[in-house]
Amino acid sequence: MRNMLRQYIERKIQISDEGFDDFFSYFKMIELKKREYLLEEGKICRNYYFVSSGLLRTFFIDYKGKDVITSFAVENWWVTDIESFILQKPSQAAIQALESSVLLAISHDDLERAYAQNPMIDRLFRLITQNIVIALQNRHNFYLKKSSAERYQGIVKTLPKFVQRIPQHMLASYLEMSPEYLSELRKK
Amino acid sequence: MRNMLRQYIERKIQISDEGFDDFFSYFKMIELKKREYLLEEGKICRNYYFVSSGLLRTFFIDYKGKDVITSFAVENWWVTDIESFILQKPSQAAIQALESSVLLAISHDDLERAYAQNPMIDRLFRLITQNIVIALQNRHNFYLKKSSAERYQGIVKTLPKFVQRIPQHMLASYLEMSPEYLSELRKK
DNA sequence: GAAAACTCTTAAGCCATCTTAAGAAACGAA
DNA sequence: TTCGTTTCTTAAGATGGCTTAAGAGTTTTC
Repeated sequence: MRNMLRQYIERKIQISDEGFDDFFSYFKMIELKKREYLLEEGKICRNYYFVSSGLLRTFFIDYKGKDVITSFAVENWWVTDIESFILQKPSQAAIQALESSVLLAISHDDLERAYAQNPMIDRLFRLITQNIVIALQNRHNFYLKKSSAERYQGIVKTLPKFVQRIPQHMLASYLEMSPEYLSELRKK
Repeated sequence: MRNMLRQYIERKIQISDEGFDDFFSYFKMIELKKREYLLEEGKICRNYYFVSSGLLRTFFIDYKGKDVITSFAVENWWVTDIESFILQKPSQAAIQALESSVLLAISHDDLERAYAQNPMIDRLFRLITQNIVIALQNRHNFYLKKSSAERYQGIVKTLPKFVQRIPQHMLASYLEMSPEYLSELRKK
């Protein structure tokens, strides 16, 4: 678990044993059971989380009372409500474990301390955040360019293992279509 | 122009006169006439641009041959194709001036040099990139939650000056609807 | 191991938004 | 000032994807 984070970081920046130890000392381990909430809508997201194992979803409730899933997080990804975390204001979204999960959490204040202590942590989070922007933009462009059928085929082709781990109606929500319509598309 | 960038930066990080001079020395001024392209689809985006004055749009062509505008940039914003810039790979999008514009450009290599020279530049771009993520997510959530009519009303209310500067069919593209439909909505 | 709670499918009817087309108005270049 | 180009509007017809509803599987819970 410690090593997973270490290896993750070393793919992004150079860090000494000591530098890593200092950084790692800020993290706390969190275990979630299936269906447990990491963050509820309206609460402030206090931590940035590294997913060591498991699967989570970020979603909000739209004006009709339906879930809209905006992202999933699996092993080796980070999860947080970025706006809520950065500005320490109430979140619009909720985060829930879909499988029992193990996370490493660093608080907002501790992350600020880490930035102050070691400039390479600034770089690490610059790189992570850049990757988030690229992923968000690619997703947005893909959705604009493709029909529903192509969105479904696209995700099945690029992330087949991932598709198997989540219920079909959640995939529909993520793909921005109704579960009934996804079911119909699958027939073909 | 130099001062605009200075003031922008000072709102994000602390920087000395010397630190700013070093950083500023990497920038080149670029002037664009109305309709001129800053980046064409398929080319590599070589620079990160700070908009000193003017207005630009980022867009791509979808499978039906229609423009889809993904963002606008005005004074005091940054503009680039982030994926193309970071990975130095061909861009999927184009960037075009909608008004004659003045930009400050820093190349990929020079920005890497600036990161190496001064860790505060890492922090600056971490903060800029975080803001981009927040803006992208807010936009995405807003679009998911609202009908076409509400999207139009929302942008008119929050960015009235901005709406006046762009042709209506481009606003329609940005709002992800046809210009005819937007025209119909405006009647009400 | 039965009841309750999810999950997936099927099908009919509906509606928000698009497409196509064509004319009017505004703008821009020479 | 005029001609061509761009922009905006209007309206009719088409459609992708949604809603509703109901039933059949499948898990979970006690």
